[in-house]
Formats: sequence, C-alpha cells, structure tokens
Amino acid sequence: MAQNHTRSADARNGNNGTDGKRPPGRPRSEESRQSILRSTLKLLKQPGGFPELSIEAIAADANVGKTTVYRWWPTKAALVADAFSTSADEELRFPNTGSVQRDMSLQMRRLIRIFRSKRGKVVAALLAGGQSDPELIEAFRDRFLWPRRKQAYQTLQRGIDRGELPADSDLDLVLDLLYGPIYMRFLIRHHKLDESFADDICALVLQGLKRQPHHRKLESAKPQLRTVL
Amino acid sequence: MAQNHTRSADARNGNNGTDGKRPPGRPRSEESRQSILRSTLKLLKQPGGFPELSIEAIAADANVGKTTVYRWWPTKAALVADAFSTSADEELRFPNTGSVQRDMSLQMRRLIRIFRSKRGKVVAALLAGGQSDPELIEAFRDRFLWPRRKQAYQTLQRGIDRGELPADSDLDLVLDLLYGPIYMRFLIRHHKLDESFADDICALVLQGLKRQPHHRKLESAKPQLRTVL
Amino acid sequence: MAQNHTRSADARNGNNGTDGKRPPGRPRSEESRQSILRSTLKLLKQPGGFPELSIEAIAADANVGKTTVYRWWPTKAALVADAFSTSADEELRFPNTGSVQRDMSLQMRRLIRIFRSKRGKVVAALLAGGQSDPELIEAFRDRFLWPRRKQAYQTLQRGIDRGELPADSDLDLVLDLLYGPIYMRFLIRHHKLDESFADDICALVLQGLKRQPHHRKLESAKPQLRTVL
Amino acid sequence: MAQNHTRSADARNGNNGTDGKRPPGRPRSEESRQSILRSTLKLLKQPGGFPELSIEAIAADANVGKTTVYRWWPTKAALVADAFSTSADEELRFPNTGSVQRDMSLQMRRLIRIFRSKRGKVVAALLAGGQSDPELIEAFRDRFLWPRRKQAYQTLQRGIDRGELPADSDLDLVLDLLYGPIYMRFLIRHHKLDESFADDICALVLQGLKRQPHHRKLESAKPQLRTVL
DNA sequence: ACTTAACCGAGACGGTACGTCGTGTCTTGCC
DNA sequence: GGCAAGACACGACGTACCGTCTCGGTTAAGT
Repeated sequence: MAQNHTRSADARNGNNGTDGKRPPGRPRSEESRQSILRSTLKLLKQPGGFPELSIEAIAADANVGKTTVYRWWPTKAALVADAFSTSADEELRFPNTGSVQRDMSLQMRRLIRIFRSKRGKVVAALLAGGQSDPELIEAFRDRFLWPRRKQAYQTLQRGIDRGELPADSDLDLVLDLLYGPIYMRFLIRHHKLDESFADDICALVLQGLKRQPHHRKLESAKPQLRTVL
Repeated sequence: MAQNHTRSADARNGNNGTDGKRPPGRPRSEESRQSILRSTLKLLKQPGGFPELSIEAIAADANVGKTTVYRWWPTKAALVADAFSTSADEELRFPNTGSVQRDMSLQMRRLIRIFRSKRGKVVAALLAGGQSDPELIEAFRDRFLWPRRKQAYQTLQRGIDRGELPADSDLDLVLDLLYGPIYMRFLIRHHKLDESFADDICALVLQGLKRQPHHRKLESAKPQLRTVL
Repeated sequence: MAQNHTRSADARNGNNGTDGKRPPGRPRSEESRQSILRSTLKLLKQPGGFPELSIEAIAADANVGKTTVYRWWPTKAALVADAFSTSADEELRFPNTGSVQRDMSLQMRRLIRIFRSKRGKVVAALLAGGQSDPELIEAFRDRFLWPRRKQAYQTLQRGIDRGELPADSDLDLVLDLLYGPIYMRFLIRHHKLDESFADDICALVLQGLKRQPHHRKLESAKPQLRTVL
Repeated sequence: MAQNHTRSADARNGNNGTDGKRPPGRPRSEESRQSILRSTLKLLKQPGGFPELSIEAIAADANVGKTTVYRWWPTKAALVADAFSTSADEELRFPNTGSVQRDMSLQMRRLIRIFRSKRGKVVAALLAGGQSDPELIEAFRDRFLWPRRKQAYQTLQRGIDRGELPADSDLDLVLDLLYGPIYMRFLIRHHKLDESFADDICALVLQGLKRQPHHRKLESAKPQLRTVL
C-alpha cells in the first residue's frame, strides 16, 4: 500500500520470518512515525481540510524533519490515507441481533454519529482529496469501505437465510441504497443527517424488499434526450 | 451568492428596475467574464482537477489580468461554482411519460451519463472543494441540486396523483434513496456506475414503495456500542 | 517644461494676447491642478519619499481621477518637479549687507534650515529621484539651483567689486566649495549639519580666497594607480 | 549590518572563536551569494538604475529562487549596499608622495574617475536609495565613506606634521570642503565633473589653508528672514 | 572499541503560485 | 472636451510550500 515506497518496512524492521536478520544502520524511529500520523490527523480536522494541509506544517507540528516525512510517504495523500486507516481500527463492527433491519440500522446509526463528529472531517477530507487523487480514494475503499462491506454481506446473508430478504437480492445494490443516502447527505448537506435517518432508510429499503419476493429487472427505459450539464 | 463579493452585478448593470441608472466608471467587461469562465471549465477538465487548477493559469489562458479574476471572484472555489452553474443551465429536465418510474429512471440515466463524461470532473471538483469550503457546497446546492429537486418533487407528485406511489411518501427520503447511490458510486467508485444502475435503483425503490401503501416508521433501534473511527 | 505634454496650458487657457479665443470644451480645472500639486507635496514628505510615492495615492488624496493626473503630467517625476517648483517660490533670496562673507553665510544658513526642516525631504526626494530620472534632476537645476546661482554670482561679484575677493576668482568653483559641503552632509549625513556649519565654510573659503590675491592653477597631478570601485 | 537580518553570518559560519561550532542544517551556499551580488551589480548598471531594478530579475539572472534573495537581504536597498561594498574593496587607497596637496588630488581624481564610470551609477543609486532608507545610507557611510575618511585623516595629519597645513585645522571641515563639491557635481550635474576639478579644489582649499596659520571662527551671522521652500 | 550505514533534526536550495498593489490605458455618463 | 469613477492587461511584490539537498549528530550491527 501507500505507506512505504522506498523500501519495505517489513524488510527493515521485519523479522517476519525465521532469519531474524536486520539490515545495518539506524532503524526507523517508531516515535517519529506515530508523531507524524498523530499530527496529520490533528491538522486534518482543522478548517481547510486536506487541500490546506501542508507537509511543512505536519513536520513542524510533529517536531520532525521534512525529510523524514518524505522518506516514508511519497505524497500527502498517502500520508493521510495511512493516518486515517490507523485511526479506523476494527470498530464499526456489525451487531447480530437476529434482525437484518435492526443490525443494519444500528450500524448505520453509528456511521452517522461518526460523520457528525470531528472524525467526520477526516472522512470528508479523504473523499474530497480522492476526487483528484486516485490513490487516495483507493485507500479509502481498501481500508475503510471494503472491510465493512464484507461484514455487511454477512449480515445481509443472515437475513436471507432467515427469510427476511429475498434470496436473489442484489447485495451491492442494497448496500448502496442503504449507505448512498447517508453519504449524499453527509457530503452535500442538503438535509439534516441525524441518526433516525438510518431507521427511515432501513424501513423503506428492507421492508420494501421483504414484500418483493421475486426481484425482477425493470424493463430498461431508453434515454431519448440530449443533455447538457 | 458566490459570484459577486464586492458589489452586486445587478447594482452595476442596473436594469433591476425602472430607474435604468448605471454606476459611474467603466462597466464590467462581459467578454472577460465569459473568457474566464470558459477557461476555468476547460482547465478543470484536465488532469489534476480542482487542486491543481491555478488562478494564474486561468488568467493566462483567458488573456486576462489576474486582478480581473480576483476582482469578481473571491476564491478559486467561487469561480468554479460560477463556471459550473453557467454550464448546467436548464438541462437535466425531467420528462413526463406518464410513469414515475420511467420519468425518474430517464433523468437519472442522464445524470449518470454526465457523471461519466468529462463534465463529471467539474461536479466532483465542486463536491470535493465543498468539503472544506461551505460557500462552495452551498453554491452547488443552490444552483444545481435544488432546481432539479423541485422538478423531481413534481414528478413524484404526479406519481402519487396517479396512484403509483403512496400518498404519504416522504419525498426527500425517496429522492435521497434514488440519487444517493449514484452519488456514492460516483464519488467512491467502488462499483461500476453505468446507466442501467438507474433502472435497478428505481425498480427497487419505487416498486417497493408501490407495494407498501401505508408507510410506517420502524421502531427505533437504540445504538449500544462505542465506536472508534 | 515637464508640466504639459499633450498640449500647452497657455494655448488652452491662454488669452495671452488679444484674440481672446478659447478652444471648445470644458476648460481645465484649476482646482484639480492645485489639489494634485498639494497632495503630491504632502505625500512626498512622508516616509518612503519619491520611490514610494504613487500616482494612485496622489489621485485618491486629491479626490481626482487618475486620468486627470496622467492627462497633464507625463511621469511621476514631472509631477514632483512641478509641485516642488511651485513650492520653491522666490524665497532664499540673497541679502546685501555689504560683506560677501556675511551675505553668503546668511543665505547658506537659511538653506541649511530648510534642509533640516520637513521641506528638506522634498529636496532629498527630488535629488534621489533625479539619479535615475534625468528629467527630474534637470527640473531641480532649472527651477531651484540656477535661479539661486544667478543671485549668488551677483553677490560674489559685489565682493569682487569691493575688493573682498580676487578679481580672477572662479565663481562656479567657489560656489561649489561653499554649497558642496552642505549638500554632502545633507545627503550622506555623516556629520551634524547645523547652521554654524555655514559660517565655518565661509570663513575657510572666503578668507582663504581673500589672502590669495593671485589665483594660480595647481600643477596637475597625474593619476598613477589603477582603481577599482 | 544590512547584509544579514535573521541571523548573523558569523554565527552560522562559526569561526568567530575557538569552538568551531556550526549550526545545524544545510549551510548557506556561497555560490548563490556571489551569483546574486554579481547579478545585482550587473543589472544596477543598466538603464533605469535602482528603481527599475527588480528582485525578480536579479533572482532570474542569478539562477536563484527569489526566496534565497529574501532570506538573506531584507530589502533591495540592503542587497545593493552589500553588492556595492563587495566591489569597493580596498581600492581608492591614498598615496603618500610627500605632499598633501598631491596626495589628496590624486585620490580625488580617482574618485572622480569612478564617478564618471559605470560604477558611478551604483554609488548614485545607493545615495538615492539612502534618502528614503536610513539603513542604506548608513551602509554607504560605514562601508565606503568612513574607511576612506580614516585614511584621509592620516594623509592630512602628515601634511600638518610637515607644516603644510596649520596644526589646528578642522579635518572634517577640510574633507567636506574637498569632497563636497565633487559629490555635488556628481549628483546634481550642473557642471562638468572632470578630473582636473580635483586639482582646482585642492589648490583653493589647501593653499588657502596654508596661508591662514591661525584658524579663527567667523563671528556668527544671525539669520533674519523667514524662508519658504 | 571501531567501522559502517542508515536514520534523524535542521534548514538552505531552486521553484511555482499565491493574493495584492501600482502602472498606464480604456470606457462610460455627467458637466 | 475635461472630469470622476473605475475596470482593464500587465508585471513585480513579498510569502508559503513544494520536494530536494546537505550538513552534524545519533543508533545499532557487524567487525
């Protein structure tokens, strides 16, 4: 991933196997590494977000030479992605209450709570930065989105197994229907995003799904008009 | 709004009423204004996007002094918003085919087509910039989102009138369910965003809604776990 | 002189003869002219001097359009020269006490007093600006230096007539000996410049001259060394 | 002095004592420093002089970032002073021929030659700039004027010792009488400034002094007239 | 203990773009 | 046709960061 470019951290500090070899020279300073990531998150929460975040400021805040930052992270984006994933941890787990609707709703509520907190700025910064930096949005997907989606698949599958959802449900579509509205309100802020929004979404999507045992494709509506943005 | 900060364009070009007065001094050059907006859109579509777009480059490309840009737009973001809204115009109209599902699906397909085209970069830049610039996201909402939402309300209302949708539908919720997934895939790019996606969304949301004549609130699920981002 | 470039003021306001003709159009505003000159002198006395004086500031201070300034004065230098000469008036006259030494000393004392006052800054600004603007230093010479030099010649001539100075004195040399030290101290400020300095100079130069009835050329000393600045 | 504002050159290059310590960080590039000074002198000699000299142009000519210029010199003036003093070196030495008049005349001739050469523009720029920048004129005095004055004192003292000048001569006054006329003609350009002018001044001042063994103060002449500049 | 090699802080370097200011020119409606 | 107001193209200002570099000074592992 983005975090080591010149050489592998494992190769240096590694002893990931049996050889126990370490290369000569001073080993990487773990203290500096953490200080840099901490400063990055701290500064990312401040107004201006990702675009106004400067490596100069990070190095100064972390009491670290700029060289040390550049030695380990090739771009600002890589650094932010790294800092973000460090903070993402294994939280946002999905519960297992015996009801899909309740499981999803609970997790979605927690996501909304994070979006509304200070940590939401980091996510926003990451998504914003990702619009012009493919690496950054990739980091978001790989480190944040996919790990949670995998759990979500399992949660939905349990619902199918229990008969709460039709067996032929398109899980990716369902998940986008559930989370898309949250992301949209989070990013565009056209309507209040509070936790009860999660319940409304779940009610409409999952109950609608429940009553629609045989999921059929809609006949495709052909576009007819020239559109200009 | 974002486009004029020092003084109102109407105040200068007058014609806002019957007096027909114009302020003293050389009037604003309409040619320069358009040239700047044109160059902005042009450069915004190039790689690097919003963050690498420089006012210096815009002014140079438009054969205009930097001062002239700064005179009328306080920030790069405001300029981009203006350029974008100019280009958005009255397109993305909603059709009226006699079927909500078809109407919505057709319009959503056109939105997706735009998102997939070069003009999508402008929207992405605007949403990205808006994450650290409240004025910018406000501009997006006011100039782009709301005008279309109003038409969407009418389209949905026609569906209600025809009995295709329950009378007590929460239109804002429905619209976020319809468009949220599109925005999410557009911004995160975790799945392919092609036009048929519009049909899938409509099918699930609108047909689910159809079979759910009495929309009831889901009993609220209380959050129970501490979460760390 | 520098003050009118496009057309002659006399030609326009003229009636310098009998024809009484005036060109068509609005006549030049005397009020604006004086306001501009006044503002120029005022701003010239402020720190920064000539190089930081801006036409923009003058026009603003004088409540006048920039165009009006540019219409009548081609350069900042011409404007300053004009303003300066307006203020120089017919003062700094030479007295006639019956003693060259006293006459010169009195006038030099008054020059020193001016140099030490706020008006000294205007002279300094003019001499400074003149180092890179030939027109400006020419204006200083024509409007300030020469008028006074002519009077000085007469004063010195009276001394010759009275036998206080040798008949073959090189008047230009004498005047530079008398005034050079004052200008030097004024511009370089390496020593205190007070009014008694005038007396010391006169004593040394004029009394030395008095005792040297036959002014002979010194045998020329040939330069022998390469010098590098 | 004007050349280092943020920190002392000695402090950085050490060697100020016995410790031999050098501060951390990359040391200042001597090559850049000289390149900047060289470009400054070169551009200063071109038409327009000091006021049209731009730091932008200097940096470009010296193949150096603007930042590097601003890092070491606070103003254009300080830079010019530094460049000038570097070029002034130990030249303009006073000869020792056994005759005050000859010694002074020879040195003054060399000064005039410099004033008439391209390097004169640098001196003029320095004196001009110094009229609105106290630091600059101080730099001129400290680096150019005083070093030479000290030698001049010795030259004159030798004259006194040999009996060519009265023992009670006011050396500062004498020096201003000798050099003032040269500076005046150089700056105001009201008369030709050629090398023979040095001889004329010396003849008048030094021979007049010789015949005036007891230097007495002139009775002070009180100023009586209001003067307006 | 000594060498070797990589990391670390500090900070100067050549650059690019920033947003501001002043230049001299122009365009307008009023006088 | 002068005048104020003020927009215009232009260019330099001094600043902030960029990403690179070059120092002296650690910090271990391998002699």
